[in-house]
Amino acid sequence: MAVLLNLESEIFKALGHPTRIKIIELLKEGELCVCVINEKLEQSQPNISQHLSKLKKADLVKSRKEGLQVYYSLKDDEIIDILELSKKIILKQINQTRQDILKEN
Amino acid sequence: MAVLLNLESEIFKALGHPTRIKIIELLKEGELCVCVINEKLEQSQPNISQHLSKLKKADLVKSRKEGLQVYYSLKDDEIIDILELSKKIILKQINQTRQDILKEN
DNA sequence: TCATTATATAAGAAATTAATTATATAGTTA
DNA sequence: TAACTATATAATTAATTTCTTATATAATGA
Repeated sequence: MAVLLNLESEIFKALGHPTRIKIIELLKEGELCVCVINEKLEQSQPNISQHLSKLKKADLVKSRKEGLQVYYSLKDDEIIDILELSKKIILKQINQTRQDILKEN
Repeated sequence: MAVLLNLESEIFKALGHPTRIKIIELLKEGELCVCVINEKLEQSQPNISQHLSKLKKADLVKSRKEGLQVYYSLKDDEIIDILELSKKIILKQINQTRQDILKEN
């Protein structure tokens, strides 16, 4: 169904930015205050905030407020599996390319 | 490393469009002639061609020419696992939302 | 109440992506 | 060789995304 397909592509769009992948990887170990995320990633505060908001819109993360701080966490750990699979695929791609180059010479 | 991270996000960008997801799902069963892909997806020929070219740039598909026809196939079946995982996540999301709505009433 | 801090939102410019239309290319067949 | 077919590429426009700068909001503490 088209709705599911669109939701699916929205997930991938949300993952389609290095900063957002980094954020998800930071959240792998558990929830983090925005202040910590800001510290670890070297980007402007509003930019991080906007990336967080995209991840939230795609329903990949959730947040809770505690005093002045906001804590983000993964909504579903399986998103990590997707990242790991993609890394696996990339490593294969790289090995393949390496072998292709070796064959050429 | 930043290079890997970028390759990773390139994969997700490539998956971040409904038409390209559909193409990959068509290729799940094996290689297909562009003419068949064009037939199954209701989009213009150049548009499909451009989507195919993006998938190829992301190294998710490969192609071979046979006479006038070009046949595309998946470069690595594991990409299917990524799609399936994402569907699983979406179904969870939907169920969760459904339950949240029920709780509200 | 005022100032401060953490985060979000808005507005705008630049870059990227998507779709369309027109055209090019490569292979085939008459 | 000329016409035809399948696919790709180019050029354009519209839409979307990204980043920056400026500003708003909400919670806290003096």
